[in-house]
Amino acid sequence: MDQLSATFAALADPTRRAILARLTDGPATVKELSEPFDMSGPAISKHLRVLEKAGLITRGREAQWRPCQLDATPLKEVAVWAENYRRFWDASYARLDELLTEMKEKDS
Amino acid sequence: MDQLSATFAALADPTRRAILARLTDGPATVKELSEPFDMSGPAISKHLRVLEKAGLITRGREAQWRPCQLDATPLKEVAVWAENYRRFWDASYARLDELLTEMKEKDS
DNA sequence: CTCGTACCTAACCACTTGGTTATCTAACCG
DNA sequence: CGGTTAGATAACCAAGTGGTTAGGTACGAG
Repeated sequence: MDQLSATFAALADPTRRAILARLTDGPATVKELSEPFDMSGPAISKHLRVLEKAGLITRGREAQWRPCQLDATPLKEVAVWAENYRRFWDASYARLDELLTEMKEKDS
Repeated sequence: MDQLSATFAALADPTRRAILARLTDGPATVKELSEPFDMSGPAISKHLRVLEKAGLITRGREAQWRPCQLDATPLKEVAVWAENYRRFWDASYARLDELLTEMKEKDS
């Protein structure tokens, strides 16, 4: 699977996005990350593995803890991709597009 | 499923992103959209249904054709979400973060 | 009316996903 | 040593996904 697809797939889950949001406050252990969720440990472990495979987090070792840290690099690609569609969601750009189409039709 | 999750899920497939890219050139029929792919008609129909449910395309009726049109509105939410992480992928901001953390530690 | 085209639905398949419980390892703490 | 805590792994399950083929509907053309 390509990087962008893996990133989008990882982000398509509210739990995983919440985990990323939590990690913007700094590294955290698996236990800390699982606190806010009514979910078993293994479920969180699976989410973390998805995030890790997508390159969105990195994990260290510190005694019996496996601290997680945010790595937002793949999100840059997401932002760039989305920005390419900006002119299609911005209403004024849409109207400009219509105008340009009209003008082009009159020209030809 | 919430809007953002639905949007990310819809974007987590290269075929669907390619369809969106094609639609930036203007509306197209299902047949036209399926041309570039070595895939059966129903497979494309399913992808289009996912995109439609995510609000990324709208569909009309014109005789026996069902023209598809891009609706990039949900992508605005994606862009905004990703932008919130900009400071975490930008190296200079990351270094600034480190500095601020150091300063905070020395203060306390 | 008949034929071909565009498209959809239904049924099916293999695989993935998001969750569970039970069990295991690894590390600290007494 | 034994007990507790952090975490991973394994096996399982229900539901979803991405594809297929077969068959159905709606429309325009001859």
